[in-house]
Amino acid sequence: MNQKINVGIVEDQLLFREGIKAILTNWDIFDVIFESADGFSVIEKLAQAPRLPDILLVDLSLPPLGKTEYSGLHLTVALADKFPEIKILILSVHNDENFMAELIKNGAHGYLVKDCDPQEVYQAIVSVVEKGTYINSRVLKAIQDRMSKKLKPGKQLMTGISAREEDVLKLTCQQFTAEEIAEKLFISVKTVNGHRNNLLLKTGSRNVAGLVLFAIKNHIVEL
Amino acid sequence: MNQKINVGIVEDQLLFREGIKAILTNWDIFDVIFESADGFSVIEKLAQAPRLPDILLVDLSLPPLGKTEYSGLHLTVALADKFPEIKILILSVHNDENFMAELIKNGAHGYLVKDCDPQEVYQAIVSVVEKGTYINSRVLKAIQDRMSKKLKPGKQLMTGISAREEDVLKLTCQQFTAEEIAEKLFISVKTVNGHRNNLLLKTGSRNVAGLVLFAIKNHIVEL
DNA sequence: ATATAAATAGGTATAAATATCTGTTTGTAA
DNA sequence: TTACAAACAGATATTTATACCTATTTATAT
Repeated sequence: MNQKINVGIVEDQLLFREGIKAILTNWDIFDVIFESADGFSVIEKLAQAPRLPDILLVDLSLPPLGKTEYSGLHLTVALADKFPEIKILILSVHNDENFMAELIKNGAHGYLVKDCDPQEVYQAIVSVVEKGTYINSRVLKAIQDRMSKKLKPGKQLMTGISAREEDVLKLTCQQFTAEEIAEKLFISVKTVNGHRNNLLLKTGSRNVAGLVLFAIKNHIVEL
Repeated sequence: MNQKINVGIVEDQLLFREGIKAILTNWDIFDVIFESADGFSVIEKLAQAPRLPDILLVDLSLPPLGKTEYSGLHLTVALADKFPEIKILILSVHNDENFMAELIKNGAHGYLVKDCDPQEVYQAIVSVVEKGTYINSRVLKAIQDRMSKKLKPGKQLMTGISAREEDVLKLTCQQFTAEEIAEKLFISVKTVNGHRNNLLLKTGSRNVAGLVLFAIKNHIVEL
């Protein structure tokens, strides 16, 4: 590796972003040439940037703008479309297995939990830039598990939740009753309850408490 | 300031801890001489440490050990008791106003949201060590608001939740029904519902979804 | 074109949560 | 020691959520 690696960081928490930057200066092969505190402006900023980063470290739980969600997953999808040459390394606080697989499927090149040590950050960036991916054993296992589950015929376990179900889930987390949700979505209360039942099945929850927990863990709603 | 400031860091996320350390090296007046990834061992480690830190940066949302909670607040109380000479600067992801006031009341000397810039970390540490406290305008306003609320007679708004209510809240977040909670706590279902109603009142929630959100925001349960 | 799987929409019956209540106990300030 | 506030325990009626169903539409793969 003779050339420096151009790194970009997309992370809303300023202190964490600065921390990553400070850590990366430990190795002089990294140049942090791009930064963003939100996902919305990244595509636009990249289009105007004099130099494109080789790799973007993207926080999974990016904040919404007003009512519009824009998580690391949204950004991943957009980047894979507009800037496929830029590698994407996801940073996340959780180690939610399903989410790992979802991200890799949608164009991310690697996944790091924020609990890892600096050495692993180094390895991950170098591995993604040189080999194209960085999959540690935990992520690999998660993907394999998910694959094997998909193969089983069974009922309808572990499927991603649908758009309509996500609507219901979000409103449920906002403390609306089924009746209120029905009004907002212009559907019958019975239908809302149907969606809720599917959500309980898919998320393995017993009641709304479980749904709220799931929604937070999976970045469907923010705190 | 002729002497270096001895800093300790209590933070479970290794990467964030390393990031803070790396940021602090920007100023040569800081020496990071103490680190811990959990709150439990801090008192013990400090007792054996050759040099005590002047100030401890403490993450508010420290992880529990098994079923035992030990947040930054617990640690703050313990430190104020055992090592009152060590200043405590709380680091938190949220800027929950009530929580700020609670921490300051219980012995913390300052409060920083993790969203601040490195310069503010510098200011906060220096201010705490030299002047004894670091209260930024947002925290100050939160405390004043809380004070003024306490003065009003009113009904029973904004009171801290009781031990029994916290029990019920935690179990509710774990998706147990009122009946199951009653069994676990050896009380009547009606009583559990009574506690739940008080929780709804105190937290300003409409249903369990709101309770779960409140519990997470206030570090009563962890994800 | 057609079989398959899953999303969507809906119905009915039961279980659970929530809104209002009444007491007793406990700690605390006047 | 008395008055007060709040935790704690409990009861009843009503609303809401959940379990268990069926039928239609939509997308996908064969």
